[in-house]
Amino acid sequence: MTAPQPTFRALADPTRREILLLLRSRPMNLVEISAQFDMTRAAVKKHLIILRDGGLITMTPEGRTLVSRFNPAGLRAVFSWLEFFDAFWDDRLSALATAIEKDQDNA
Amino acid sequence: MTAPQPTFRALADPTRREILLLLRSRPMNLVEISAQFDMTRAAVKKHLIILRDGGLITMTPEGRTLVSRFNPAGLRAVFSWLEFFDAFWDDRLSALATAIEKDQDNA
DNA sequence: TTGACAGGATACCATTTGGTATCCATAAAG
DNA sequence: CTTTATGGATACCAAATGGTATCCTGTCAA
Repeated sequence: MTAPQPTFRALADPTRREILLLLRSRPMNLVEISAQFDMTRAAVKKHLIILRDGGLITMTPEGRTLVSRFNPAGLRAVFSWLEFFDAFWDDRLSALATAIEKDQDNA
Repeated sequence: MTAPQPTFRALADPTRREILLLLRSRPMNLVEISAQFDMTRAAVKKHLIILRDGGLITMTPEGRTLVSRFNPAGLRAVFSWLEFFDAFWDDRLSALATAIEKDQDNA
């Protein structure tokens, strides 16, 4: 059970959440990611490190570039923590619930 | 669609997450909550304000005390954001998914 | 009415955080 | 071999963050 703290911390910054959304579509290297933000590469790289520490991305060298990939398993820590609030989900207010129900229909 | 930033920010601190877990069981006032932490009441109150700004608790005066209540609807912002990652849930790795499926069986 | 208790307000402090600038290493490409 | 683009390393800065101490207000109970 990985401690959720680094993950929650990683998600707390809007730039980092945007980076995650970016990486949904495809893996990207530092230069590509930085091009999407009004910020130096050094700053973006700091964000990437925090995202990696939170288990939300992986960073692997490929050739001479360093490729960042979204790691869906990193969200497990968040899900596990949210599970503590099971008792409050009776009213099915969460949009996530409906999303998963839809996914089931498609199965 | 309330911006998720204040909610994610509120969840980023371990003390605040613990406060939320505390408030699952019952509403509590400032003194009761503070008794659970090695921290001044002033510090705890700051956390409560941030939790309220994130929509995760409500604070209502009752008699001479100020009662804090967990507000499950506040997690909606988090769920909505997590929905962006629908495409990565095919493997149903999330414990939350199974929890909600169980809830459906009970319906 | 006098405490005592719950909490608000303010000022202050150390550390973390998000960011910059600068310089350095390395790997391809020509 | 030299150039050029990717990214690592370090130092630094301003602002936000998490915390304290102190003092003030109001309400309830004796």
